[in-house]
Amino acid sequence: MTTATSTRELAHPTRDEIRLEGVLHALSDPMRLLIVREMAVAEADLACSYFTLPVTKSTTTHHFRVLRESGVIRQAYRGTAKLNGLRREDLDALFPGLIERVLEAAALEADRLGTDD
Amino acid sequence: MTTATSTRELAHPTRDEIRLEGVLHALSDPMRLLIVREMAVAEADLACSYFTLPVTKSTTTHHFRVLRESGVIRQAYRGTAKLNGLRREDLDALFPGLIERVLEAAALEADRLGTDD
DNA sequence: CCCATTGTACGACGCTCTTCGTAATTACAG
DNA sequence: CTGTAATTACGAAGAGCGTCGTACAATGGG
Repeated sequence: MTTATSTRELAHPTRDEIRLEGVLHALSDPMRLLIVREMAVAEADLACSYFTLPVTKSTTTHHFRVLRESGVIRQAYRGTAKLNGLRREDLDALFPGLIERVLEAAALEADRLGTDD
Repeated sequence: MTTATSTRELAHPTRDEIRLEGVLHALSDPMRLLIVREMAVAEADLACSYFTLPVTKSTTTHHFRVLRESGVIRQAYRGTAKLNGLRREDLDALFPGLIERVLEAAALEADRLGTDD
């Protein structure tokens, strides 16, 4: 691959291709759940560099890809940065209320365990 | 271990020990999601032998253990059988509405994909 | 043009997971 | 007591996952 792609486009699953098992698996990792929680609070697209995770950049990139390929988030380039946002509409259409409950459950658990951020 | 345990008791996590990540991971496996779905429909405790999964008994036992150790189900012996039931009260207390949404999402997806049962 | 910033690709390591087969355990029926 | 049915325990094979380090690609400012 000589990298002739000037499009800078990222492959996303269509709404029909999103699978519940994939979404649940994507959300079952602590780092990814943390990313999704921050993203949900932001209500706006955030760059990868916005997130300060206790892992390297390589690992962060990996987690963002898992989230994108499972259909949880959407990614788009903007200059040298890459903006990330939750695919709330698609997720709510496929799995009504699921993401909201997961986020709520995560917040409750963080509060319960005192391990928030 | 000479198996001196006559108690026939199974180790379950207490409500406080249940973790969201563990529950999501347990539910992210197709076989386990299938088990949970059947269990939710039944509204009563079911024996392992009730479930007809496309895997061997060993694997089935493994999945039941994952579900139990993550806090999703409760298991108790009754004679030579072992009854399984969802821990709805605990799960709803920790993660309100989560299980219901997951089950609803699974039903919707099965309907959408035509892969129900 | 050069360089700093941002993120990716690739390979690697160790760990976990799903699955299986076989041997063992428990409870009940005859 | 002997046998059968239900389930577990143990070990193993194979795949997948999370993490890292290093080298690379793309964008935008001096």
